[in-house]
Amino acid sequence: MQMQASTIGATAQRAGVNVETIRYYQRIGLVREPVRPPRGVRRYPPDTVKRIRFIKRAQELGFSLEEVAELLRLNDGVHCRDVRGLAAKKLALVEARIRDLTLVRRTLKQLIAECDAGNAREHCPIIDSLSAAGRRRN
Amino acid sequence: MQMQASTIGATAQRAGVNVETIRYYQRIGLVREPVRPPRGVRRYPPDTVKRIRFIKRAQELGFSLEEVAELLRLNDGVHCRDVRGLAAKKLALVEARIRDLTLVRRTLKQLIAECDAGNAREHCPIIDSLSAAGRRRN
DNA sequence: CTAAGGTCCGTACCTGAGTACGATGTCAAG
DNA sequence: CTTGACATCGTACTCAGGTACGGACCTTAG
Repeated sequence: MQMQASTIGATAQRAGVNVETIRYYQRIGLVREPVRPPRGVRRYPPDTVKRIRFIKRAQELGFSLEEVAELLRLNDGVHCRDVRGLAAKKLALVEARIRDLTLVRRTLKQLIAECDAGNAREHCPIIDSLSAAGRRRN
Repeated sequence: MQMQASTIGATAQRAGVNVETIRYYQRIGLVREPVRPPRGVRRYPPDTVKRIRFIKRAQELGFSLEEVAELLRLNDGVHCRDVRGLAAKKLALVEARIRDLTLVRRTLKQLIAECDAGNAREHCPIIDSLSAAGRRRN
């Protein structure tokens, strides 16, 4: 027998969020609101927890809830066709972010290395490397 | 001869932001507010533009203004000593983000490949790969 | 059956990151 | 010296992403 559907409180706790957050996600359509039985409280299926954890993770990676909604549409993908383009767009976005962060990483590493070498300089190249690089794209 | 210090409007334009944004950055201490001469308007030195562009770039990479302020402190680094730890912390953060995004990238690529192969599946693994991975860290 | 604790719902509030506005002051071209 | 564009300032508003609150309703342990 599977794990039982649980109340909003238990679900929130297992997902590591506030009850109010689930209510908010329902309001904006990120999480389905189970029907409320005539004289009772709503019960949430177990994968609600997974869905919410996904949302939180994706946010940490810098996706807005708007974008997360798109990712979720991929997942709920009834229309794999329509959705391929979306995946590709998202992929480009992710790759760009990776490239940028890789640059930042290099800069930070250099900075630390120089600090370690006692080669304390007045001015670290972090701004220059980004404010210049940033002239392209976007 | 160097580029002259310019008004807030020109500076904003060259940095690609709104005048109000500069005023806001001043309010929160991200950009220095030049003294206003007794009966005149403020003049901004040319590197204000660079600083603002850096801020915008860093934001795109997912740093909050709070974090950007720290990065800028690195750059303005009078105290290279104190600041090494900060750089290391930031580096760890950046590396984690890169790892995560790399995972997302792989998932998206798979998804696209399967879509292309006509191997349209009901359910793409994107949620599973993240909601599970997310149990660690954070 | 009753009290404690959870759920429901609406509405209000909060923070971060700006944007908009209106009154006044300043500057520069004609 | 005036007119139009820009600057200054304070305050208010916006939007995303929640959080908090209060009263009514439900559930369950004792």
